[in-house]
Amino acid sequence: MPEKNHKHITCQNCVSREKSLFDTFCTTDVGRLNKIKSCSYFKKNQPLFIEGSLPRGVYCLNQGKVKIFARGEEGKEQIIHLASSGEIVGFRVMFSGETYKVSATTLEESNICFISKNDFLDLVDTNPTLRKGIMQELSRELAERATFITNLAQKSVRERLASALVLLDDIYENEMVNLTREDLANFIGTATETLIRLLKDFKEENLVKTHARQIEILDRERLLYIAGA
Amino acid sequence: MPEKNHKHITCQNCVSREKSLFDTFCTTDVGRLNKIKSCSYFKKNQPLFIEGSLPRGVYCLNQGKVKIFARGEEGKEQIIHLASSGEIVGFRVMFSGETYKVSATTLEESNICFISKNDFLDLVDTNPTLRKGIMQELSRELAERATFITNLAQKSVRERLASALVLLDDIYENEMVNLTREDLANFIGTATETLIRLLKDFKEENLVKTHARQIEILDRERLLYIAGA
DNA sequence: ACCTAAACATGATTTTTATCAACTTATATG
DNA sequence: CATATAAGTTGATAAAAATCATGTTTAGGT
Repeated sequence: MPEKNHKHITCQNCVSREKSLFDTFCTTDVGRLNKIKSCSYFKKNQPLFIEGSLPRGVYCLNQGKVKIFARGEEGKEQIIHLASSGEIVGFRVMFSGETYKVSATTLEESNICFISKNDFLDLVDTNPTLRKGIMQELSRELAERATFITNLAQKSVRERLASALVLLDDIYENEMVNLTREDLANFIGTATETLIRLLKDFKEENLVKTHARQIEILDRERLLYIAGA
Repeated sequence: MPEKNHKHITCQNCVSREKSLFDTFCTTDVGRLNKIKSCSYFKKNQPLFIEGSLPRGVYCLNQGKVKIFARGEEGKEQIIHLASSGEIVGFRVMFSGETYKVSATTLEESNICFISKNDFLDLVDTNPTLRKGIMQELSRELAERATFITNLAQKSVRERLASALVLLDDIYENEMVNLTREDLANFIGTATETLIRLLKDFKEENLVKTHARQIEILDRERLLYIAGA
């Protein structure tokens, strides 16, 4: 958990960097990165950026979780991706002159570093390894979204919920899954009421246990099985 | 329409190249491209590559259309993208050492050029403009898939069908839309029977007209309106 | 031009999921 | 610590879409 308000992070000993696209940086580049980045404390439900606005740079998650979402015609959120520490958010749009096509908002209090567009593009231009990493990451996410689309089109809500809970179990590592029912519904693509009913079924089947908002995963194996079916 | 069997294409005067990622190539690079590429004739329903196999290079569509699809647990196809002339297919996976996560199959007889992985990566390494174009393209597709996900999750099948028909009207340019009902159903993410019934509704509302398999778009404006609602 | 398999179409029915309304429980803030 | 407000829950009902069965048409191969 992040400290009260602003906490300064040094790239040199940032554990989140080690699982990020900056993991292969040499000492010089890490030093450079440390100079150009700025750290900020974000409180819960604070937006990083909003669909339609112009990007100023990228966000590197040190601590915390961020939801990336689009809005449908009636303004309903569709969560496309959940980012956690080590992820760099908002770099896709750095390569075109376009506005954000999605929005990003923190799900909990977070420490997030910011790198301006110019500085980031300089890094990419001068570092072929980073460039390669970015291309790989873009490709990986494209494949991930193909699976997302297929699941949404072909799986039942029950199957998608099981699948999402396993994914969330990974994202929340040692903690319990802590999303509002609405966010969870907007992630699996269903109505909040439907989600709640299915979650109740899962509770009765001893697959999960709820502690108010928090969801404890009890039987990951069986959830995986349900997701697969 | 492509000629019977093999047709040799010269990159220098290829009109498809002009709307491709290779559009900004200088004379030297076009000559280079022309030397490294090989042309093939593909008949209808011929696979370019299959999910799980190892990529050997990229495919540049001169003439014809290709469906990119994933398969769900029960083997059902989910069409993720429809590619037409000028598109370069299969380059996402060039940057990782991974296998294809999707499959690609022609929808009609096509003329398609092939560039080997090494040759393609050389091009990318030595041409910063191409590199930038690829990154932009990857980002654009990522945004496109976010919209795809949102539509799938929030719109009714009727809305998605209207939306898909408008998109297909663009892809098929002057021709009529020519996809099997099953492919169309697998694109909008519904059962074939449901699609047929909705198409019937659209016919009765004078939005489209069918000529056996072919679909003629009569009222694009109204379809767009239905898609939006 | 024929013929056969695949594609298309329609009806009946069931299942899944959304919607609406009402009520209860948390949670954040003064 | 009270309390207002947002989040969560439940039930009844409607709507949307899938499934199954069966018949018809179309298109590709010889």
